[in-house]
Amino acid sequence: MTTADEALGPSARLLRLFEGNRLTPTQRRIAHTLVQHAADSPFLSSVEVAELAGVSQPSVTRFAVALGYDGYPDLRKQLRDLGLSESAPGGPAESPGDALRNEQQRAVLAEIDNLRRLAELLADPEPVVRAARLLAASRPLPVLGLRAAAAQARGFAYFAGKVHPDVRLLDEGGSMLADRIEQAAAAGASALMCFALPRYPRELMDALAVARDCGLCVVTVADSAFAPVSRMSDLLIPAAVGSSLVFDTACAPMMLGRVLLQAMCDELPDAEGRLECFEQTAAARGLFLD
Amino acid sequence: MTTADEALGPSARLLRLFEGNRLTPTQRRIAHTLVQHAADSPFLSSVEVAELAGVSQPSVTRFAVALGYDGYPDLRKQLRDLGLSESAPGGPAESPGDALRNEQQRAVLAEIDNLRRLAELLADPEPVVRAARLLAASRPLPVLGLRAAAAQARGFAYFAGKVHPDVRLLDEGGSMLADRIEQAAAAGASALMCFALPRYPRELMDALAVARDCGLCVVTVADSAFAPVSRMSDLLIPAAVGSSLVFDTACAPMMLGRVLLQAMCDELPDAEGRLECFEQTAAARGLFLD
DNA sequence: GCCCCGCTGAATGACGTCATGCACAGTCAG
DNA sequence: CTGACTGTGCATGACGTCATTCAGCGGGGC
Repeated sequence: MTTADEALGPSARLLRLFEGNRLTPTQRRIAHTLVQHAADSPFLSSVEVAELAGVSQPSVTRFAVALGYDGYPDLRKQLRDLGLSESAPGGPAESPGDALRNEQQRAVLAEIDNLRRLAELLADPEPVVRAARLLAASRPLPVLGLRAAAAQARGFAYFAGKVHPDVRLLDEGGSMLADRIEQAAAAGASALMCFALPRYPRELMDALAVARDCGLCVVTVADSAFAPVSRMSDLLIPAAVGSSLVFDTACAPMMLGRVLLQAMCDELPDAEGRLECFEQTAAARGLFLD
Repeated sequence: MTTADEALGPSARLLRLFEGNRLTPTQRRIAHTLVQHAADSPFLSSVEVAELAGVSQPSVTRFAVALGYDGYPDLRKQLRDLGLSESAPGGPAESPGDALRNEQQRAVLAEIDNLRRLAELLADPEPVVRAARLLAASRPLPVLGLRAAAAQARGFAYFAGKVHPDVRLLDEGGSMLADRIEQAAAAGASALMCFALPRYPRELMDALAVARDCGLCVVTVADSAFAPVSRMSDLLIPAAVGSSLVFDTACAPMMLGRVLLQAMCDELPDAEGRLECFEQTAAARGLFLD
């Protein structure tokens, strides 16, 4: 069952289950039959096994308990978990070798690694909670993301708006951007949510400078803790982007954004109520198909 | 089912079983559930499937007969013969520590499973290539995504614009939406890229109806092959969304979007030139920090 | 507004599966 | 030869699984 066993064939692994036990002749026949039909064994009922082995059904049950299982179904569960079912006898190589995979599959797998790192990072919930507290407390809550990151900001803002009373999406650059940041600050904003992905637009830095001048606390999701935006951020949480394809993939940043939203819900006392309220009006207006 | 399918992943093969059948919403949920639990599916009883899918047991039986099987056991036999049972590379078998993880980490891990399924699906590059060909050939190229999916559409459109000469982002509903679709068709568009995520807005369906009336070929990225938009789509590629958190996570759809873009680059002869050109002007304008 | 039809879930009954009790055969010791 | 013991199959009852029936519900057509 250890990794060493992985190399063994199905029937070999099956044998290990049985060896070392004193078995009656009938039980040996059953064991033999199971090994012969290793591929099918996880699907067979006790009567089917009995027929194949030429023994009675109770003998099969007794065989299972003799091996220490709670009963025949318990033994069969073990067979299932063994993952026999021998994939293709000639089985060339469905090995996890990356070489077999095409470029796109490799890109997806690379992105999985990014998510895995994010999961590790989340083992410590403290930064997320702190960020969520800051964001939840801000009225209004400006959400900033330019160019490639605009999509992230938009997604975040869309959902944030369902639980936060005043979300302002800032997803376009230009001279109006600074205006809008100042307006948000004037309206009472205390924090700003920023998505910063490569390639970092210069105007994003300018916008963050304005935000800090206005006294806003900048919470940033960036693809690296060492991104140039780090010195413009009060709190930065990293989430790597994938660059295996022509264009960057930002699964981890999106995921982190949702995690932040989740944490914000815990901080916003009326979040649940707002969600329910939205559900009602949505149903009333026939917004969704469902 | 043929030997060609051998290379496909379990869930991909499972999908082939179901596609092409008109299914009721409940039956789609069942199909969706079976795909999600592809590895366990050959072992599940009808009641277990029903519980996982959140439907009644008779609905599972009806689902089986609707697909042409003699009953649920007959369908399950088919699942067994398909030889799913995950020889999964990384295998979801890394779950024993799930209890130790916090809610957010579990959500990330669940999303990883979604990406893994996407990787499986990409073992067969044909649908992606076909979609990319359709999209690359369309001038202009309308990109549709409403509400939650608007962020996806925006991200796709942003990058698509770097290699395609005329991308039109349609990320807002309302009566103008139909106008814009018709205008795109009148301008020569032959295809439309659509992101359809739960909860499916009604106006998205209306928009797709307009698009088809205009003769546009609809390429859809949806969270399930059984999404309601499937019948409004000429080509649908599924990418699951995560629903472990308060708000859905759409890593796999985003990833699929980038994969489509990558494939489009191969179809657009001048893609490389456009990218280089953009780099030059970006450098000249000092757009990015780099 | 009404009816019809398709979809769905609760209840029901037939069937299969499994574990236990019991009887019988074989074996060995006294 | 007898008694005890082990191993086995048969019979039985509890339980789970599955297909059918029926009633309720909601949407589309007249």
